[in-house]
Amino acid sequence: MITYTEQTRVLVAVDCIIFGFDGEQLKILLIKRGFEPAKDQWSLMGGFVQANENLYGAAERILYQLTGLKDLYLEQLKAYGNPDRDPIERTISVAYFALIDINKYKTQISDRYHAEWFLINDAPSLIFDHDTMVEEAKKRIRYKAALHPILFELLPKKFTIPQLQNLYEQVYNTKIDNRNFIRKVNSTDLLIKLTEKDKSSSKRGAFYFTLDKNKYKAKFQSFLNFIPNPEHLISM
Amino acid sequence: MITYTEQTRVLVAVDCIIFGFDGEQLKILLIKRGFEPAKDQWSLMGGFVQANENLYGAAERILYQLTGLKDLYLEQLKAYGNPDRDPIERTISVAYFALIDINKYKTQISDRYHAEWFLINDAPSLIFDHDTMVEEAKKRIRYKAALHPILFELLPKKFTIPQLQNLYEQVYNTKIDNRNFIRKVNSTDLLIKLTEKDKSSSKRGAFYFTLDKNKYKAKFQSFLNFIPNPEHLISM
DNA sequence: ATATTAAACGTCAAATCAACGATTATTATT
DNA sequence: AATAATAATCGTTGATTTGACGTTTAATAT
Repeated sequence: MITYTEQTRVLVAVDCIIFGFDGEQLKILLIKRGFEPAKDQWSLMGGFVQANENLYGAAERILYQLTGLKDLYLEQLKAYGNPDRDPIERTISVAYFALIDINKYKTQISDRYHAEWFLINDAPSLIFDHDTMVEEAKKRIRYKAALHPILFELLPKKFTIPQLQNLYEQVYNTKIDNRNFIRKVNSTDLLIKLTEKDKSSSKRGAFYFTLDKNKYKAKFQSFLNFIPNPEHLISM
Repeated sequence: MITYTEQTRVLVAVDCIIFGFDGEQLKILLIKRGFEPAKDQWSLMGGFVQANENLYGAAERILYQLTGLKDLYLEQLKAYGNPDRDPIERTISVAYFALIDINKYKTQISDRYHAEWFLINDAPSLIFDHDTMVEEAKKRIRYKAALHPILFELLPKKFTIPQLQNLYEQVYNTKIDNRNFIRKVNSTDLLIKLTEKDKSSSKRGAFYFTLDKNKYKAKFQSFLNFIPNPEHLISM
């Protein structure tokens, strides 16, 4: 029987960068660690990969434990493996980022983790190399969202154009001309207008839209251009 | 003292997808495994991550062992972690892809690995999940090269425009209008024309160019458009 | 009636694009 | 000296896209 006996085995973990949007603000979900090392410090939600799971499955499980949600947008960011990134014992971490609609999120479930949503630009510093992970995840989202419609994953089933524009403005930290934005959004043919309106933020009310799932899948690979000159912003 | 005693430790490996261009053809470097499991089958070059290295360092080392080359373009592709991807024992593999100029590569060094360059479209099937890795690496390169000038990493220090165009045509498996291509390449201002010519493939001879390293770095993030309508090709 | 936000419609000039035609340059071969 | 072959430049075309900006209409809470 063949074995790899002479090699060192290490721990493998998955950490999740969880982005959420509540219709107004872009946020990130962090937990306060209830155990050593780095007890009581802020951290990404993570966990060790179990014997029977693959990496994506581990990320799904960890995400479900914290949010109670399944079938989220979840994408591998990168593997991190500096020898000393975990002070206790060498641990390779595979980072995943998730995009979720905060309204779907049930607060109760996460109480045991002391989880909290932070504004994306106002989050505390994190343990280990988690700050790096968050930074790289933000970059990845900016990059990808300039070309593909991933930001829809952050929105509720029903959403308004002003909400969508607000989301893009926050992700790119820029102002977008509303008339051009609407024209571009309409030209993608990705949205279905509902009869219902959201009157919470204006007197007239803004029509709700839903995403046309089929067209979304079909057009996912086509490059979008909601952001004027994204190449000027990409390295922000 | 705190420990993570109850967790399972696993092997962590790095596998390298090595792309090379010899001025005419796009190729991939594979090794014939000289050891079990899967002895004598074709495989990517890989190795276990050592105690003192980070992941990138492990990839550099493995690449150096096989090619004798350092300071190559090397980028993490993805971590692969299906529980049964290695039949002997669970092994997480972090895949990296490298872009190299085949002319720099010294054959002798790799003899002990029975390494061989294969045409990108004519490679044998590989062990474990290595075929998947190669496929995903090809996709990544197509995606990235449509936006950033990474394909220059495959070219010799001195190269000609016909070589460059040939490379793009192979990566995207398409024909490109030469007049428009030249115009686009010139407009990037990335190339420096030499006085010397390459007369190996024509009577007139084609001027050699070198890459302006500074401008290359400065403009790396700007989106290129050497390929007409890349979004139509991206899913190939 | 008024204020306020939503959103549709239009305009305009500048830039970019792919497709294509034509020409010139260089040199090995005949 | 003519020919063939590849390299490279220059130009044109019309179509499309772009960002910036102006105007108007719609709906409704106050």
